[in-house]
Amino acid sequence: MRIATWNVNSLKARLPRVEEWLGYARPDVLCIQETKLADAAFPSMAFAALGYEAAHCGQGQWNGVAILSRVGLDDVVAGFSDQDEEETVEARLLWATCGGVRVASVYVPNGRSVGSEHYEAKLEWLDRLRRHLVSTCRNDSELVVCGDFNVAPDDRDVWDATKLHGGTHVSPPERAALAALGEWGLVDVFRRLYPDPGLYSWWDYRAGDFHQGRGLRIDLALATEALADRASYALIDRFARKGKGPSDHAPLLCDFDDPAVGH
DNA sequence: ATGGTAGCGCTGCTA
Repeated sequence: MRIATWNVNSLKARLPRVEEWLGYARPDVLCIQETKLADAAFPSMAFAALGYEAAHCGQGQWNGVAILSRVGLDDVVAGFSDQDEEETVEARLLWATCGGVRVASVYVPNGRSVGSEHYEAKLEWLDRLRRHLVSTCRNDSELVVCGDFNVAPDDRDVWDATKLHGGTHVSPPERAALAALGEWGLVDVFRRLYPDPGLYSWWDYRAGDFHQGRGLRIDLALATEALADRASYALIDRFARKGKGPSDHAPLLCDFDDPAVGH
């Protein structure tokens, strides 16, 4: 099974490129972030035409997460387990079960600047995700949390650790919040397969960062051991970051072998 | 060069 994740930076602006990518990458599941659409504007029919069911959690203008699947889409749940009906929560978390795997599409808050209230909210969001996993999921089940984490797990994941020091995405508290998900039982699938530095998934649009190789690896697929054990291949598709009108993120895809058949 | 681009939506915010 091929599971992918892509921050598309507006699905309205990116739909032709997403359709094109689905046509050649053919993931079984695609987690999308930053649709920037209201639910009513989500292009379900375009995806249905390509063989995908879809679930969307949107708010329009900002955020918005979706899951596309051609291997079933069941038990769709938006948001955190501890949300009450009164609480207005940003559209950053969506769950579904696809082909026997519990899948989450997440868009972690950016944090803006270290020490700001937005940064504190980012740390709290990551801890709330951890608490959600602890209270509602089993770490021995087949589960994968995919998305834009807005955190580069370690210095291999950034183009220049010295220049980025003191900023968001690399601060020790952010990395600790990510590591706490690992302690619960999630494995960085891409990193397990490829230990090399310099493999990025996001490049700022400005100053020619993509062409200068100034990127970060912040788009991750974090799988439980039961699923990560079957990971056979992963790719950050840099081709999808090239050409006219790309997202600032490249898609990440991960291939999982079918479970061994008992006898 | 404390710069730069893209998207949303219409002025400035978010990333």
